[in-house]
Amino acid sequence: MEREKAPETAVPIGDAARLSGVKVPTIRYYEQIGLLPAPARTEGNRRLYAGTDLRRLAFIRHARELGFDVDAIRTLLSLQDRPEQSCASADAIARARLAEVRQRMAKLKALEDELTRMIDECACGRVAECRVIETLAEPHRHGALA
Amino acid sequence: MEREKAPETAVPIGDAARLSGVKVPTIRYYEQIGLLPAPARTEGNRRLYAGTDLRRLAFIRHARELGFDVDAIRTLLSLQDRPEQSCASADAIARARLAEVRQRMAKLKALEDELTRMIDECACGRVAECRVIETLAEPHRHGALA
DNA sequence: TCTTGCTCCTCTAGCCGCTAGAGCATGTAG
DNA sequence: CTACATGCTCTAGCGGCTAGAGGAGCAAGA
Repeated sequence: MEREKAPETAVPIGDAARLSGVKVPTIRYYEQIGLLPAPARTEGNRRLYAGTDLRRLAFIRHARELGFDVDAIRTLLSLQDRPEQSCASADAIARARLAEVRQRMAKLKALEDELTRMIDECACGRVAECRVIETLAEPHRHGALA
Repeated sequence: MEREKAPETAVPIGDAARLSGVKVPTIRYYEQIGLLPAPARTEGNRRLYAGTDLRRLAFIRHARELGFDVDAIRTLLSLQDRPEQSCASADAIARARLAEVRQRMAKLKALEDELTRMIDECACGRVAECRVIETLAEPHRHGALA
């Protein structure tokens, strides 16, 4: 019984890319930096991705979408690999990330306000009266924070 | 000698950095990429920044803070240099940036929600039950773009 | 069989906006 | 005069990919 060719067994990198939503060169890059283990190869030296690889790839992609950096993902993956442990680290990483996200949002809100003001106040005549340019040219305090 | 630092003359790069809030190497970098004109030099080959340079630097810094990329700043600066022209381009650049900012905010909001959910639902026991890890591992649709 | 045309391989270099460091010259205070 | 800060140029590195060269493998059609 040759059941070795089940449909979901292993796929080449192009399919892995389509299935996971991670681009082909990016998959190879993840392998290079050790985020994804080197998969099996065919006789012709092509990468063959199994289900576990694809799941890991999806995990990475999702985490990247949420803005986790590679280092954080490395930690999360290592946690995932040892399900006995406490998930306090994962929680901490997520919390740190949430704090970052909130900070970034606050900043963007300030930006939005300023941009809106710039645009609204711009009579859109000559540059000489342009609020957009003018606002940017205004001296800004910077002493403490960058 | 109490040679007064005449305020309206020209300052070396370190002072320019302190006054503008742009770091020394960054100032040199801006010169290198042609964002800031090469300033006058002393006999000893040191850069001397005059008021116009400092104002330009402040402009650049403010624009960078608002997230404009170097190309956009180049355009804004060239507009600033010709105050007769219509400021429609500046307006367009600012509007494009505003759209970007809003998009980014929406994304971050979604992120915040997901992170909040992840954290809230995590009982913080073993990894096996950790929502943080679990959520990241969930298959995500991506085919049509999220 | 050959050929077309896709996928895949490795390798190197480039992107942005800086930042860090080496190795040397200059300026200034004590 | 000596220390030490500040300046100079130059090169290389960061993260997280992305692009391209130059070649090999492989399935299907003529």
